[in-house]
Amino acid sequence: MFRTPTFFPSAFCGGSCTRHELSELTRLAAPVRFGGGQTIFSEGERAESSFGLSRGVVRLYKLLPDGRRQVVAFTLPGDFLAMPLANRFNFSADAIGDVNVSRFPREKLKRLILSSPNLQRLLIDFATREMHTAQNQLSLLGNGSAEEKVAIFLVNWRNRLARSATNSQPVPLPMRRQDIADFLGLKLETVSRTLAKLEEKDVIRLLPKGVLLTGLERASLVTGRSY
Amino acid sequence: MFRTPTFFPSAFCGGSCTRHELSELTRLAAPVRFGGGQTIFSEGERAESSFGLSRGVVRLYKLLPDGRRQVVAFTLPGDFLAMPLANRFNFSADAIGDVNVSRFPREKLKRLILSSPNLQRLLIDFATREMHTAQNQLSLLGNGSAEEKVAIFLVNWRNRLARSATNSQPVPLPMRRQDIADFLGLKLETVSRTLAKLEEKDVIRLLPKGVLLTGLERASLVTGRSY
DNA sequence: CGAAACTTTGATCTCTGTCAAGATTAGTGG
DNA sequence: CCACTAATCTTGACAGAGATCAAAGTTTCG
Repeated sequence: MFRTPTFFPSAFCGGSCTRHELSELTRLAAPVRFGGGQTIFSEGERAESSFGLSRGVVRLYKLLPDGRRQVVAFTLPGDFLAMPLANRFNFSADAIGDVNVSRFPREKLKRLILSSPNLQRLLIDFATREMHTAQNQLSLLGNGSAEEKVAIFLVNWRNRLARSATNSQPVPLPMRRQDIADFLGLKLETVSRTLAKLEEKDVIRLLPKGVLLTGLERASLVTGRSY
Repeated sequence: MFRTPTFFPSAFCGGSCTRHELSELTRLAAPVRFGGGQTIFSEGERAESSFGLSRGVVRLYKLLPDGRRQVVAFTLPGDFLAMPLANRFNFSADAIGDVNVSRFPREKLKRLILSSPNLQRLLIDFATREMHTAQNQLSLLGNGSAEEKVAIFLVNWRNRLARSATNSQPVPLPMRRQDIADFLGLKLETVSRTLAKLEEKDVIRLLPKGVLLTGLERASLVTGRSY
């Protein structure tokens, strides 16, 4: 589960950059491993390195002084963990389970990107996708009931896994209830209750480390919404 | 109030692009005017044009099928209304009061940007800023009480106006209560009540078309938060 | 001046959060 | 392999912030 040995530079480039660009990117990439719960970087730090995810799942989050936490995204292989040209990290990142990343020295990566129109274009497209994702999440947080939030989260997560080739009938949920709660602006008890309610309604089946989506697409909760 | 005659291409470029790039950008820019409430583009449309804001305030929002609305941002002069290289608009935009925009033919703008490292860089930086703003907003929507949301919204809005040179002691609020509510994931009644409560606490003064921020920085609501 | 749009204020209800207790799972060492 | 402990998850009872419904006040603009 998530053991697919993606390699970040290739995954990020897709078919869109030259062999030279890819090999330059690979030359800069230092493979690093993090264990479950380990912090990869923290909000506010100067971004000496950039990170691209090769294997595993990472949660990106902001902490408020009073201890509240907002998970801003879960990252899958092939994505940068943060915008590579930003001077500082706008959020913290830690590993959910074991994780492989490619670490890039920021200045060198910056030079490489700025010297390559292809890479710049890829980065702009990446940023555009991430922005749209964040805006969709805004819409969900601002408008959704607990049930909508959980249901839409599950469908979105399943869709992302499907795209990233880690396609399996039971959808793995490697993150904790608390992570989901902090992502959706809910409390973990509410997430738990809502999952139970959705199972009651026969739209999902709860499994040990995942979930089975049965009638979720048809459920009015997620129809016609562009989250 | 917001009558400053900014010109989008110059504002966007700042000092960071050559005279040639700026003149090319200006050559492509068609000045267009929209009156209050008019729609500039709608979510899902193919993006034939890109828009940069020269004067006024624009609200960017997503509509759900059941009529609920999420305002994802208010735009000030110098910003693109959407990511210029995206194929489709991920949200709708309409004018709050009178607005001047520069309209660019998408294909030509795309070619210009892709041919200019400076512009690409500016675009990446723009996207990075917008992403961080969206993530901060996520954090606010996910964690904030009504009072925090309103207070932080006011401070952020004031700070943005200050940066964009439209600096005035009474902070103008050109948007409607409903817009603020849809931005913060609240109901307009709650916004109204909360503003009254903040005035009660002597941290703001409500004015006809704006607000005066008095003790808001010191109020514990907004201390030490990185929204 | 008068109608329409917007804002404020009030009374009540509901959903989610809070607090608390159990149940289940995972991890550890004998 | 099993006992034991800690972590995670589920479930229940209650409370409170914000939503909803309703009405009155204010501003805007023809």
